[in-house]
Amino acid sequence: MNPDNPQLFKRLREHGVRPTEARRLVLALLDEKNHHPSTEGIIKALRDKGFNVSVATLYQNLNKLVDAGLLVRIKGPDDLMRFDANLAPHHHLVCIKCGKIVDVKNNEGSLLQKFPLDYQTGTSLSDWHIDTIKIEFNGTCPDCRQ
Amino acid sequence: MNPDNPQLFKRLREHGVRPTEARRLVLALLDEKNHHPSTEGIIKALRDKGFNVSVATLYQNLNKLVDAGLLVRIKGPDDLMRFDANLAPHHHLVCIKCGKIVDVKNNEGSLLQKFPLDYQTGTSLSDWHIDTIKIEFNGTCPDCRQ
DNA sequence: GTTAATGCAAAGCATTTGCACACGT
DNA sequence: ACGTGTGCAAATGCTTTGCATTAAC
Repeated sequence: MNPDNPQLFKRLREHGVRPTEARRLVLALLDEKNHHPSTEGIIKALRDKGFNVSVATLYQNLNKLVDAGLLVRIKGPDDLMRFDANLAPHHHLVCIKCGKIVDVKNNEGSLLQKFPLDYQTGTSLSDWHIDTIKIEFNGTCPDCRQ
Repeated sequence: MNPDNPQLFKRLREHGVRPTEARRLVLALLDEKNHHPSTEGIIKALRDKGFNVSVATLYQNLNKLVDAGLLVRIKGPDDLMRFDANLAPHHHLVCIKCGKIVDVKNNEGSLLQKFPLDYQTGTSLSDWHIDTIKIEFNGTCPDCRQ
């Protein structure tokens, strides 16, 4: 994880937000981790790496990055805010024991062939206009299953 | 909505919980509504019908009914608790404008034929053990689209 | 030099809990 | 009568906000 990576500056500026250290740290961490840590988890992970970001700053930045389209807000089984820096369409595996959420690529395993993510987005259903389809696989992660 | 319906007493007793008025009211309301109102919405809806349930009592009972297996907890776009009295496997339509959540039956429209709900539950994926699959259709409800 | 981000502490808000009183069996 | 549910008010915990200091442009 390298918060000084020029790519991060570029990515932030392209989305119209100042590339402050706190923001580069958040993006660098979420790029590296496939876990979607909670806000508390982000603070801890960054602290472990020797970086300190205050709670208020973190929340402010997560909201700003979501508004800028750099992150997506996701929800875990516990009711904590979690964020996804992976903007490509993908599924989620959610651990019902530890709350961990990991991404699943659309082409991983024949099971997923049945669940095309972008299938008929924009269609209507029961008089609703459908924008996106989210699929969540709930189960137990390898760590919690020991 | 009739909280004195003998079916409600039966249903509650069969799940080992006392059929108090607050609980019968909650079940009767959720049976009637396909909206999955938030806790505040439940209080208001009941008040409009002339019934008063305190906030604490409502929360306690919602939790108890979930534990008893009579309700399922669901999450909306706003971070409010919502509950589902429909225990059969089904999909959800979530309105990104008003937060409303309505059930979709598995056989409604050809779109849904592509998303069999109970498909391969119990299978494994990326070394995870999958228990359930949740599919969420996000869009705009007829009311919010005017 | 101007505009915006940081961090602290205080406020907000949904949910939970403690406890005296009322209800269900 | 006993155990349980109810409702109020206080407490909890995550998230947001106000404001003075500091950094980005």
